[in-house]
Amino acid sequence: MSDFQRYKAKRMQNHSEFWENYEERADTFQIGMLLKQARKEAGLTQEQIANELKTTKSVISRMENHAKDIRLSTLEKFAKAVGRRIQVVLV
Amino acid sequence: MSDFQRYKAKRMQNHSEFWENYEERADTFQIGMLLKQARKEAGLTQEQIANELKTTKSVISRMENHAKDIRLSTLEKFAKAVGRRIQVVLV
DNA sequence: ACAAATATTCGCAAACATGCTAACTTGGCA
DNA sequence: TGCCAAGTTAGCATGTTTGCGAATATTTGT
Repeated sequence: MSDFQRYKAKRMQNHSEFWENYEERADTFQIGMLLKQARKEAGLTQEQIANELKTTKSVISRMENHAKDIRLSTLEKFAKAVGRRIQVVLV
Repeated sequence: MSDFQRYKAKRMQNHSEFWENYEERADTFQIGMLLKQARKEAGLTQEQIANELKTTKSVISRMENHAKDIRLSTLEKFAKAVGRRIQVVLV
């Protein structure tokens, strides 16, 4: 079972409405996954990132989960904290 | 002379302060250029895009020029209007 | 040089992400 | 089971983008 499937299954339990307009929010949603994955790969906890960005872990959690929308500067900050850079492309 | 050089030269005339912390804002800055270029390639005017997005041309102009910071959803809308899609990568 | 089309800028209102605290839940481990 | 670290969520304050109209500037074509 992939990480994604596991994640989806779990969400389904208590938040079936989460998937209602999933398609439309797919990109946005994936950003959160992207961030979480990048953080895990960097071997950091949300709190560590929070400290580095001089904020709190709740902020980081929201970025990874409920970031309906997010600012470019916010993305850049996060990327910096996990030792990466953001790159935006028009495909 | 490249588009960029032309652009820079023009900005320099009246807005030398524009380049003061250029380095820090480089990514942000390039986004605007990216959008404008994509629009040109699509052969559209700012007003046409504005109509499609049900907004006004001043909004579009600001995106291309003064977008210090911008929301992902805003980028997505613009991309859609020029027949493209946004892709965010963590490099 | 002129007119028309296109683009830029400004000031304001509204919508929205961000930041914080505090309470709650989950996960792993002894 | 029970503890502790890690993560999630809600509510509220705050700052900033977004959206708009109108005035101004620039570009393009003739």
